[in-house]
Amino acid sequence: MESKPHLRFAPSPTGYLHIGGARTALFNWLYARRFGGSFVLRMEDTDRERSTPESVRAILDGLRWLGIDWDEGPEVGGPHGPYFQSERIPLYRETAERLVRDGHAYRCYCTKEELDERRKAFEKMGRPYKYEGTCRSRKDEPDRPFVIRLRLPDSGAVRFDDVVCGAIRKDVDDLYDEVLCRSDYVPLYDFGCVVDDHAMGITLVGRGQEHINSTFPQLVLYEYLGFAPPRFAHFPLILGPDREKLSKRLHPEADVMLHRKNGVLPDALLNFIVRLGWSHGNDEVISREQMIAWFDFDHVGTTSGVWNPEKLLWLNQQYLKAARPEELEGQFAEQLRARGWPVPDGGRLRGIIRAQQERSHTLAEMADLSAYFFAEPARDPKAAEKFLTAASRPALERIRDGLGKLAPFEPAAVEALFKATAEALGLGLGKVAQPVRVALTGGTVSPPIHDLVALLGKETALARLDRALAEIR
RNA sequence: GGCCCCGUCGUCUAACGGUCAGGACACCAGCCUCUCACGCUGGGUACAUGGGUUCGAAUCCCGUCGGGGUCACCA
Repeated sequence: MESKPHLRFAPSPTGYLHIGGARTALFNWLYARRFGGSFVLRMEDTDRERSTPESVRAILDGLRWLGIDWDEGPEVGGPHGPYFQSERIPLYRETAERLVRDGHAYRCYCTKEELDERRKAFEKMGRPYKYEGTCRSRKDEPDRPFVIRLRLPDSGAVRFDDVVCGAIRKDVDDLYDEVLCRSDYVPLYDFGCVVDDHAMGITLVGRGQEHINSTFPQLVLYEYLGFAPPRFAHFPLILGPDREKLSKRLHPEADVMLHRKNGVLPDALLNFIVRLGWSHGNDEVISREQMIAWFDFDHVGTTSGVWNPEKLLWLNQQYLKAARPEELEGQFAEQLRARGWPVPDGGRLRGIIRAQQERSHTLAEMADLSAYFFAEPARDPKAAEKFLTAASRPALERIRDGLGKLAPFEPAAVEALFKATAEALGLGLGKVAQPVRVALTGGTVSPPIHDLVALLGKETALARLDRALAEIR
């Protein structure tokens, strides 16, 4: 390929950014970044009922959160604007009229009601309905609303070589004279797509496999218009855990921003998504830089992939584990605020993160595991029954006294105290640490005992030990 | 139903005519160990199916079965 590739992501702003859209954007973006091309963002907002400014906002926010930037599009402009189809009507009008003039399209005055009736009649007979071409040779031009329809060739086939799927073909007989645009020249998908992809200099259209079938009429349009068609790459679909196509209605996890709320890191989500349909040998944990260095449509598969929440969680844990605590502060603080807990100062906040980051799958889990740092813990009765016993009283008392005198109140000193105590009592460290852990956290699970104690602070640690001691008869 | 695409462990996938079919998640066992987790070691599980082509097929061809997509004045 001589010239730089130009790719795009063209969502319709009818809701939040969903996972399928995010992956389509990611693949196109990666390809553009890898090969030094450009990445265009275009809003296909021609469905007036469903398109909303809030959705535009949500999509932009979602892409930015993921770190997918665009060279041209909303809020950044560019030489091919405007980037909202609703603002490009004159171009569609001019193009549609040219097609009519050239005999490649025609005005159709059939009403929606008439068409619906015909469709129903066909369905009743158990036959598939295709527009019959009623207005194909119509000469009069009644003063009525119309649509402009594509005039298909009488015969032949449309074929193309898909970058990921290979050779695909379809007979013109299996197509129909579809609607290009309405009376007000607001385009439908195929028409707007072709006009804009050409006008915006798109050389490679990457989209989900659900669009394979719309490629055929689009190719007819390229031909009629005398435009050189771009190359097409159709990506495999993403299915929900129930093997249905991932959809907003059926699958809450289709919402990109839900994962943010759950405390998933954008890089982890990107990593998970990029591996759905693409691979690079045996690599699993793949950084943003590596994705850009390695991504290629050659290694995009053809089979639909199923959403696997466990693997996302595992990946997120890998990223959590590898992150510097300061990188997690912001998103972790969001979790604390969501629970109505005070956000500690930076040092303590980072300390908690450091203590929990390798034992959390998400920042939400990290917050939940850290509850006892922020509020008086509820005591797990089973844990109390097993560890807060008369037998553990000597250990608890010695630790309580030792802690009371401890200075500085730091992990190394705490650890030394625990070791000395265990030795003095002739016990294993576990016999000392576990009762203390239950006294301090209410349960049997926490970071290492010395980190836990130091992070809790002397005052809180002593208070909780006193309370536990008081409860042991 | 017509048309289009697809079919390797439960899941994501590697393999681009010759491998004991590899890796990862999950699962099981063990090690490490103050708990949990991390980490490490080991384990089981897959080429949908029937026919070809070939010295040789998960890889190529055809049928069957199965899955998905699409059939709007949505995108």
